Amino acid sequence: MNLHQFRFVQEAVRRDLNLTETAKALHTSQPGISKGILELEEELGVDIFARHGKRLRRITEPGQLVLQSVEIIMREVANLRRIGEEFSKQDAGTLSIATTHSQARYVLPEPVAQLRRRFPKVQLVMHQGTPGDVARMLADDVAEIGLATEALADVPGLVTLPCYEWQHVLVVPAHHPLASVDRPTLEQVAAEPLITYHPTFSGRSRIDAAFAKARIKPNVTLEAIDADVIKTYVRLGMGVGLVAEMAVRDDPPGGDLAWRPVGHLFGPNTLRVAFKRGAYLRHFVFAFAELLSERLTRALIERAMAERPGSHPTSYEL
Amino acid sequence: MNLHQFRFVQEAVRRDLNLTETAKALHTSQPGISKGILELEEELGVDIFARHGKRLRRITEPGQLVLQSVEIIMREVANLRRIGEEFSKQDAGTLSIATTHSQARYVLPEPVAQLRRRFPKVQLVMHQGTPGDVARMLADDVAEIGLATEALADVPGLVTLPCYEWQHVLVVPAHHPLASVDRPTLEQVAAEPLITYHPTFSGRSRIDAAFAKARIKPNVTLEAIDADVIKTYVRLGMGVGLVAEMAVRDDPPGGDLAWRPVGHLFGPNTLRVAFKRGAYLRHFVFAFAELLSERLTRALIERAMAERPGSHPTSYEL
DNA sequence: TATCCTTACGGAATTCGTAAGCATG
DNA sequence: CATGCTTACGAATTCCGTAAGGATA
Repeated sequence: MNLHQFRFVQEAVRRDLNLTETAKALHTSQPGISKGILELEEELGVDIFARHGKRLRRITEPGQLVLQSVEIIMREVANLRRIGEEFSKQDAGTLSIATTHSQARYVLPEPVAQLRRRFPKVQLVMHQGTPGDVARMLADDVAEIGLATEALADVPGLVTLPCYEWQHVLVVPAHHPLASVDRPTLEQVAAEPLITYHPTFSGRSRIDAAFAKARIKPNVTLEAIDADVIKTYVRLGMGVGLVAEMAVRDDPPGGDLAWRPVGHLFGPNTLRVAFKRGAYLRHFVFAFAELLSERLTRALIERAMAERPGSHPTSYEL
Repeated sequence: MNLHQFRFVQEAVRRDLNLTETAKALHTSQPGISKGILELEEELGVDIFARHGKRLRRITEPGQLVLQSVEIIMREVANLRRIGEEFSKQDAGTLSIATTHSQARYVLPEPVAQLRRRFPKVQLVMHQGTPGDVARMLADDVAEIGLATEALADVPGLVTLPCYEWQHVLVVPAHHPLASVDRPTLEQVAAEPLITYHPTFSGRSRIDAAFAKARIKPNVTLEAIDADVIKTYVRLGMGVGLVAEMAVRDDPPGGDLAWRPVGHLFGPNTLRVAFKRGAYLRHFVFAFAELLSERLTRALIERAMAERPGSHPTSYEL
């Protein structure tokens, strides 16, 4: 039994039981992977994978249990490295952030700049993706802290905390009739060609839900993954845009675009920060979280991380 | 980083930072231990142990954190082995029980016999010791299930459940005046030379507490760790005995000893069963627990094991 | 036939023991 | 000076790569 074998099993599962892929991912030879897994199975006296001839088909029942233990072990190995970093290199290390475009573009610049000022020796790495990608990057130890509006709250193995609430805004060309309507209605919005986020992003599900509930079928002309693209096409007159308020917060008024908050139509959205359960968080990770939102404190995060997996969030949700 | 190094660190801590002892315990050379720990410290970039010259003095602050992760890793490695046993050898394996003399002598024979009948291929190992020893054996993975009346409830890292309640009985020679007293008083008991358990055992603390509360100083002539010894000296007329009720339950009445329940003097005691938190329990471990007490079920134990460390026990206490 | 896992094999690196060195109490 | 950790070194083992073999879809 050794850590290499554990890593092989873990990565093989992540690569859909394809050992060739696993070998590439781990920068080693494929026979080595095969041998390692075989040896572990031999030592435990149990098949971790069910094989069809020479091909790996699925994870066996004991394999599931083995995998659980392996995941815990690899998590703690990652923690050991972080502990080493935390204490050896004072205020230095690498912080990997997983996030969506919206946050990376409109929310993170400020806290990131502050963190760089306070911890100049911390190397920041940003990973961009869908909210689902964010969750996966945390689970796979690719990122240490994740930020997204959706899909994080209910992922097992993650600890999430609310960061702040935001609402959608309707973006129209400056001289569009809707620019002068204070509280646009769903019907008014639906009458226009719509440009908004791709379904996997930034509260798009809220938009769909609101229209569905009112039994209105909006005419979505274009789906983008970021607000810059949406605004560009609104400028071109292709329709009206629905974006997160962060995307227009810093735009000067009186430009070629106007916007109206439409939280009353699509409800509030919550940006959440997420960590992998059981992760050892270095002090600059806490510091970064505190920079993200007034609502986040080290004590609060530590309490949330200690919470029992099954139990439901309590006070810190308020 | 490898599992050997983790084992070295763990064992070194258990052996009070004496690497020579550690090497003996792990059946390897002392320089090997030294090298392994040094390499791990080198790789993590952190001192786990603070040294005075060449002698290990204490655990450093990062060392504490490292130790926590190491303990989790070693626990999961133990679990992996158990998972292997569970699925490879059907209904076979080794079950280590840590317990006190009282339970081993009077309580376990019946459930052990039943377990042997149901799982003939399970090898049973019994480890006897004080309640404190029982707790330690669980923590050190020497035993998988522990039984004791005291000292288990508040040990961090252990999950305990109540098994059943018992009371003390007063044991006297058959023709002793107290043999015919229905509810002896503390004063009556204290008037005789007392023979009872050693302070670390079987509810002795309850006895001391009751006398202390009544401001009576009993005359304890002899302290034994088991009821057989106590009964032997009562027969010799050296005094009256206080033992757990289990110790006389199977004695035929009309012999040379008589006894009276004295729960009204010393209160009820609770026998508890304990497991190491996070341990993987094989099915015959659950089966054994269920044989121990009607109150224990697999579902109940699983719920208790999943409970958050900090939170206090709930329904299954009742 | 293309993909993919297992077995075979040999050079290189690692491991682990003994022996020696050196610091503490 | 007795105990106890670290360093040195060499034999044995393990590791890990390439090449070949065999099974599936």
